[in-house]
Amino acid sequence: MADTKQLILDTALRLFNQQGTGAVSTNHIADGAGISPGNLYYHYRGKPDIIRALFEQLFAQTDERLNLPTDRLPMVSDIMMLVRINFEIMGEYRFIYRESLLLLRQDPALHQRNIEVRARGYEGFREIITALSSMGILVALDAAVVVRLADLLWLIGEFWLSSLEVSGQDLTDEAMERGIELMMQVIQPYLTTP
Amino acid sequence: MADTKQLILDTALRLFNQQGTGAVSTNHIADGAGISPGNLYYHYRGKPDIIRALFEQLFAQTDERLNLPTDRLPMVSDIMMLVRINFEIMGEYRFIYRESLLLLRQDPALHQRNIEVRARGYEGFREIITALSSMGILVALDAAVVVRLADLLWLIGEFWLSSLEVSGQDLTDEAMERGIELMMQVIQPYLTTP
DNA sequence: GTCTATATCGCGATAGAC
DNA sequence: GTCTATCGCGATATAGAC
Repeated sequence: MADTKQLILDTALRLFNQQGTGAVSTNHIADGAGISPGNLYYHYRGKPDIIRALFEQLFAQTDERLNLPTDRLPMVSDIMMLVRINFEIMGEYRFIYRESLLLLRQDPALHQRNIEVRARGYEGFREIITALSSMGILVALDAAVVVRLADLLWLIGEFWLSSLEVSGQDLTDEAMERGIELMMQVIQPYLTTP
Repeated sequence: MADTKQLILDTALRLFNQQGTGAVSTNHIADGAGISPGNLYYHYRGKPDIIRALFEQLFAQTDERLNLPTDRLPMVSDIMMLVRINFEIMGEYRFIYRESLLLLRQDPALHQRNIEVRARGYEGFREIITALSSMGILVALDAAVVVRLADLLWLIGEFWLSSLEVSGQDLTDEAMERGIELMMQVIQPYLTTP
């Protein structure tokens, strides 16, 4: 194989998304990738190592695909587009969002790393909301209110798909748009041009 | 023991909350309860059976402890009190909220049951919000807006604690109050007496 | 109801040939 | 890099004595 290391990751991601990390053993992954268990252990120390690698792949994808236009100032519609792309990425790495609380508890170092990456993302996001307010797209707001709005939008972005799954709804485009509508509902009272 | 069946549940709940369902075997539970593995299997078919029983216990607790005053009309502060109690219950059954998406995927019958119970709870909640609007505590609103507000409050109630954990914050009373503040932020623009 | 003993299974992990 | 073979371990589950 050209790149066994990546093949293992791709296979693991597919199986984890389908069956959850608990139900998928290193043997299953090797089997699904068409390689021997020994070979898998040559490339990775074990399942936790593979999970860490998938987290890193998710971080990299997020950095790569989640960007605002640089040639002009951001608008509300730009943010909603970011959220759509984020929903897409979350779908590709579904197992991470399904099991995050569990996976992070089992791996303190990964938890720490995740907190840092997440904090950077959140900071950037909050700055965008602040910018919208100072640009006059949102009415002038207390700093405290801006933070609460950012927190709300962030929470929706992070857990809307989970909410759909728990309530037994499919992750259709329409369902994702309802998440976007909830976000719009949050900021609608503060828009200068409704 | 007076009631071995309940003792097993109590022990399992404690261990699941501490270590997660994956890390806790039936042997561990039996050990923690001070009984033999064989005895555990006399009372339950296995770990999935115990998990189902804990879900049912959670449903019962929720029914029992989550009630509005019947001697007068509900106010906004009543709802916030409901949310506080709900956070408390969620703390007691923490493993369910940490692993819900995973546990429900592994047990379709339980998933179905959870969807039904949850739907009933959500319906009741939505009616309360509708009532607040028709009582004039919230300004008169489109039905669609009422639904979105209910969805938002429900989402916050369900995932605020998870959000805290993912971002590495402790589940203190102060942190929970910040969740309540987010809810207030959502309805604040629609309050008739701010 | 509760125990002890045990059967079966599959996972994680490594050694050593190629 | 990749494979085959294999060991040790612990988990689930049951049988049978008390």
